[in-house]
Amino acid sequence: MSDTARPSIVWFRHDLRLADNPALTAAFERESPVVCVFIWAPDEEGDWPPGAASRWWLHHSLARLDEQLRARGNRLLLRRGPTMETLQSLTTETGATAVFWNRRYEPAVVRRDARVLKELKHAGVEVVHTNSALLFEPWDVQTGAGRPYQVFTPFWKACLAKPAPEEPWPAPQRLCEVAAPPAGLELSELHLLPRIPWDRGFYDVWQPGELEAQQELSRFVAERIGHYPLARDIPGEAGTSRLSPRLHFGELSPRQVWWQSNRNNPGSSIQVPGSPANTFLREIGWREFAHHILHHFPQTVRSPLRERFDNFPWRRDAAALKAWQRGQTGYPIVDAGLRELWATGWMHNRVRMIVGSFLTKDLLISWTAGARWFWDTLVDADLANNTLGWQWIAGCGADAAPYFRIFNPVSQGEKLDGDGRYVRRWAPEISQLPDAVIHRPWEADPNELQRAGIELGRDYPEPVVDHAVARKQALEAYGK
DNA sequence: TGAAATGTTGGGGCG
DNA sequence: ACGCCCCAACATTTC
Repeated sequence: MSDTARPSIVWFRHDLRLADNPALTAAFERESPVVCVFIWAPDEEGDWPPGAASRWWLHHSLARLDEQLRARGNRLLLRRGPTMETLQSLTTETGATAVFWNRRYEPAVVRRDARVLKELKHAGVEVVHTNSALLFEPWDVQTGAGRPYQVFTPFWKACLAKPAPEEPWPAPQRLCEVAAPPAGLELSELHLLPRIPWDRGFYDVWQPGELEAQQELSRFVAERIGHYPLARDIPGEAGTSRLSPRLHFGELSPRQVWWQSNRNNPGSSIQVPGSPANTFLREIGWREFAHHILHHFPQTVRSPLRERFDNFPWRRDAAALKAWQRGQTGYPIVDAGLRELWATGWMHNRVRMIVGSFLTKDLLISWTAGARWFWDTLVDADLANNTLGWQWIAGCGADAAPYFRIFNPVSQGEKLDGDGRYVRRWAPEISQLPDAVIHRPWEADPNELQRAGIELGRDYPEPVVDHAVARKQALEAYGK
């Protein structure tokens, strides 16, 4: 067997797609058979093994990837970790001489990958790792002084000053398989799906998979991106792209998003400030920024970037935390958001800010508790985005909201959900209340409550805290 | 990608 | 006609 005919291994991770997948393409350009493998090794991800909602998504996305590969004459091999032994065993079983993968940026995974790379090379196996997840690598963007950025706007400006990202690559045409594919596990043997069927609502909302992701992106760009700058702030409308889980699992690449957003909107390219494409891709920019921060300040997954917050007197209030998690705070916009999260594994971004502000500033509970809850319940749970978002809203992170920026859940509700559509959908027990009090049921008069069939404290909670009081306490605590 | 407190302005009611 | 007050509307400051 000549060396070029020796198979390659493509190790799939957060790049569950065939198109614009540099590791996959590089492997197939060797014109030798390829073994595609996914290795389930959650305990190698440090404190952040995939949460329950992420595992749900992963299960279905792996199934779709396997279908895609089979349609092209290959298949997805499933194995359980440890990763190192698994890859070494696979090279032995198949005679593979090279392993390809796309890079990840989570600190524990980076350390693990470095060990894998070293061991494989030591064993004489070639390793090729490529970028598939970011427009700009964290180490390729730096301030004039050669330091990492800590403020978003100059960071993104520096990114946009660089050459545009390459156009996305098509999926490889031929996906030649090895003659005797090694044995793998059944998908069900990874036990990714929940034992208690809390995921029923997910199936109505999500169809994981690369082709579905591309359809969603195309539809968003064709039909909704033009309304994005205004519609994105209205949680009762489908104004956002909802592509976050696609990007997290790599069903889509940011390059595909970038090019499609620009190409189909020639009059509103990213170069035009305030244009729809510009406004939308700025959010992709925040994703880039989150990875930039995670790479340069990996300690932020557990401690605040701003060290003065290290000793902040967060409250430990299990009952209040539970009320927040369950969507039982008595503030409709907060409860609606947390219930949307529980029911669908996702929450509108604007509402994430409101519930985050409420947890960290009204309840004075640590952002880490919120980050943990989101980690377990979001289908788009992403260590970079989750960490940045929570530190941002708590005021202790990069380019963070100042500590005195405290969202008023009533005025935010009335401003963004004036007709109560969002709140009524996710908190149906108060849906009969008139618009005037839908965001403040405790101010409804007894007649209104009776007509709506509500007794406060029985059918819907009294507010767990008085926002005005809580705000003053937060300002005092943060002031120190 | 706030909200509340405080300050300023100007129209209108009224003696 | 004039000055005074009230207060809504808007602007600025503060947290």
